[in-house]
Amino acid sequence: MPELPEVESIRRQLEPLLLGHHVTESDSHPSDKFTPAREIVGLGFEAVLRRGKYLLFSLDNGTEMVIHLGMTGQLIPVNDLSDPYLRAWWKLDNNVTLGYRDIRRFGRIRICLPGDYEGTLKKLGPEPLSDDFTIDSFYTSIKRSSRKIKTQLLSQLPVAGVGNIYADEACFHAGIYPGLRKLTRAKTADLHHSIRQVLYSAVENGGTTLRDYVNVEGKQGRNQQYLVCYGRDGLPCVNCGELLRRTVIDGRGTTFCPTCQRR
DNA sequence: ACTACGTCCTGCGAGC
DNA sequence: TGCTCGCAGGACGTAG
Repeated sequence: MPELPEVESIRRQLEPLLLGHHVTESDSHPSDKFTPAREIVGLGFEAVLRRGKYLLFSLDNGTEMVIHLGMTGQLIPVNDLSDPYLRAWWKLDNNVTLGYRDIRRFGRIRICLPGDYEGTLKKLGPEPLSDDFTIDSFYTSIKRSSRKIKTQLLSQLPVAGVGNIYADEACFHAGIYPGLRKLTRAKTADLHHSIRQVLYSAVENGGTTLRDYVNVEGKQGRNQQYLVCYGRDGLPCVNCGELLRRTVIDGRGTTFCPTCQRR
């Protein structure tokens, strides 16, 4: 499940691979989630950007290709075009074929004018590692909704790029039960700090690989060895030794420490 | 307008 | 051992 750190790791590796190069040929899976990939034949890459979990490819005709990796999306150079999970590919003028693999097909590819976004990308909250993500803006955004705090994080509105793994990790580090609907300003500041810390470290560690995530070189991330909450239900809390518990919050699996994260 | 929940998709692991 | 079934989850559509 690529979240901000995984998408940023991919972006950094794609940039030198794509910049200045043109697409000579392309094809895609017939689903309209992926067919827009074919529209960029003949165009060149001018920038590889990221907003939250979205990759933005600036093209030399003034449009942008937007890719969301969904659950199992991968962007990797490919040789075998008969790979059954290959949903799109672009042959470049540098003899590299970039492939979009996506086993579960939750990802999608779109072409649009820069800033002319639709859906979640249009309403995305601030970048968590930028100066735009302040405690004040975060607190104001959190207060606007009565939804559970984890659900708010996953909505991408208070802050961009947090998914299930880093939501659990951040709530754990902040000592916040993810099912709470109200946070004090002090607790909001703790969560703000934890989100930044957790995401920054994960980027430094090249992302988290639980199953499907690999970077452009096909290599796994290293951050999974530093997770202290997500996926550790039944194991002792690193702070207090209590066994971590698993519950479901708005349909999403959630791990927490019943002692450190009081309801 | 806001919240809650179903849907998409496929591999995998638990359980019989 | 071999099969069935439910789970995993990001974003979006729909219902209330």
